[in-house]
Amino acid sequence: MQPFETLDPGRPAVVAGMAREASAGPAHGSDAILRRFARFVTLTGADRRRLLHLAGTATPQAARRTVLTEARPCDCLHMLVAGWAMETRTLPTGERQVLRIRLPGEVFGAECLAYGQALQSVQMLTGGLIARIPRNAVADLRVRHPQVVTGLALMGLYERAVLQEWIIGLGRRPAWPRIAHLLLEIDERCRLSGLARPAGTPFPLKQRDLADCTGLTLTTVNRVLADMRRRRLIGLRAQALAIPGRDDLARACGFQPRYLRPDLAVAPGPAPKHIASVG
Amino acid sequence: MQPFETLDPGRPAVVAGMAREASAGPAHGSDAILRRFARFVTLTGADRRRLLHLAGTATPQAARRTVLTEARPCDCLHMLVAGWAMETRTLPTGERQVLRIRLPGEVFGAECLAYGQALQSVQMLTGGLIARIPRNAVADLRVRHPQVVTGLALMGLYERAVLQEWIIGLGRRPAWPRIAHLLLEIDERCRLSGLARPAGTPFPLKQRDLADCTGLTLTTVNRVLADMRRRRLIGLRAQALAIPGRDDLARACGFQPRYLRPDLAVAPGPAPKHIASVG
DNA sequence: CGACGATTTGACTACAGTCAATGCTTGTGG
DNA sequence: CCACAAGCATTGACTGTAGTCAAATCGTCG
Repeated sequence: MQPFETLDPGRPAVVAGMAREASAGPAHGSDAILRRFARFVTLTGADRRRLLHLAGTATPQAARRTVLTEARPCDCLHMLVAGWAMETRTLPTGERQVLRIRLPGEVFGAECLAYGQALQSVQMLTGGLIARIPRNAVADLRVRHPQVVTGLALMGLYERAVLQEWIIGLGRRPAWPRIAHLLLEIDERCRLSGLARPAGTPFPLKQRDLADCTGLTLTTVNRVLADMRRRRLIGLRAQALAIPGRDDLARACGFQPRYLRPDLAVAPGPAPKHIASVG
Repeated sequence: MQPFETLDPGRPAVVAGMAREASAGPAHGSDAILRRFARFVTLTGADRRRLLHLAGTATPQAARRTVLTEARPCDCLHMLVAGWAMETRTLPTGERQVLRIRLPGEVFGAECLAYGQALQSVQMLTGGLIARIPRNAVADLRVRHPQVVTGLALMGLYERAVLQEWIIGLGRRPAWPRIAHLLLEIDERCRLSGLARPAGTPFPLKQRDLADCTGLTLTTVNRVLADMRRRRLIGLRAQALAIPGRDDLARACGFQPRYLRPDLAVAPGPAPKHIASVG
């Protein structure tokens, strides 16, 4: 099987902590930011230039580095210009819960502006680049680049929808479909972000990370993944995920990518039959 | 023990589907809306008048009525002018997951504006009043009442923080502390909203609802509540909740109301000791 | 009183957790 | 180039928390 060099899961910029191609081709670097905003709003040239300038201030981050620590004072918005990250909370018992996975081009830490501190930690999953946007620069965006702020608001709604889907999974889905749903969600997000490659999508999460996403134990995650592989539903190796049995998998866990597609046209018609139609 | 008439959990306006005092005293009706916004932003007189006008268009809703159905096309923002509600999702298996509890004065359904449809159902927990704000009225707010829109954005961050806390609970807290945390959260939100009374806070949720909030079964919820009562940590009767053992309960489940207080000053200093301080 | 919804309780089951050992990769330094 | 260590993945045996199934009781409201 291919060594998946082309599937390099977002370590475009950093090797051993050093930036290599931070401003290389158009498919790398700050480009991810613009492509992400473009999915939510239409930006002016000035908006784009401003975002690119902000992204240009990004600094390299090594894989697994903690870039933001919960409960620490913080007054900035953050842009993940390149690389993957995850937001986590650690309980007094030492247990960890992952709250979301961050893909290249995403903005995070908005809650710092409201709370004056980070509510959760952010850890890099791969090497990457992060730009900090101080409060006054955000205020400036509000005045001079309202479309950017509108984009941020819509991204917030989008993220809330994803959080809700995680709640459904944690609350009501057994281990197998819970993991299946997460894999499909990450895969779909990669596709929508243009990160997917013919052989599969990048997948820098360890089994330990999957366990902390799903509230399961490492042992259970390992057994479920082994089962999915045995059934030839997924292929997971060398930091890359392939889902040959996508339809079967989606059916088995009730995955409906609607919530990942705010741009999708509304399908008119009545609610699904299993829902009591009182309204 | 008192019959808790004064604890009436938010059915201020509706009895048997009929509005009684929709525009009664200042402590009722649309007032809740203004008080909630005031916690996030400073409104001008014009802002307040506009909100009151919108709230004035509210229609009465009976307890347990479904006021918004998931997957149905929808183009409005909604204001819960009076009464309690909950947002839920129903799985194909018929299982239900509650996503959040809505208190009087809250705004819901913002995702409809981005997705063109409701992502989850909303059901009344008590009788109440609901106002619909059509898309063009929201656009008008953006232009003429930017502070109102800022308030909505901050409320969105707040709600995301609450969602995250639910994820922690569902993912990593055993049944007992999970329920304890939820009770404390609802209680604290009531206090911050001025709904609490000396004898306790209103609590219109059934054990079935608690089970669907926490991803547990009705049986488990019942046993945990019985245990908490036996230990004299809580008193739960006649639609009202009292928590005499608040401190013990909070310690037992690691409840920290920080996330419910965006207005709170940041406590300077290092992160809690159980968190690896890498950043 | 009778009916319905809500709560309570008991007996049994099972899914996922815990504990522990082993195997496999990857990266580092001799 | 190989030895070694560290992190990650895999597997087995056993345990326990919460789920399932079922029935009884309580309480409120016609």
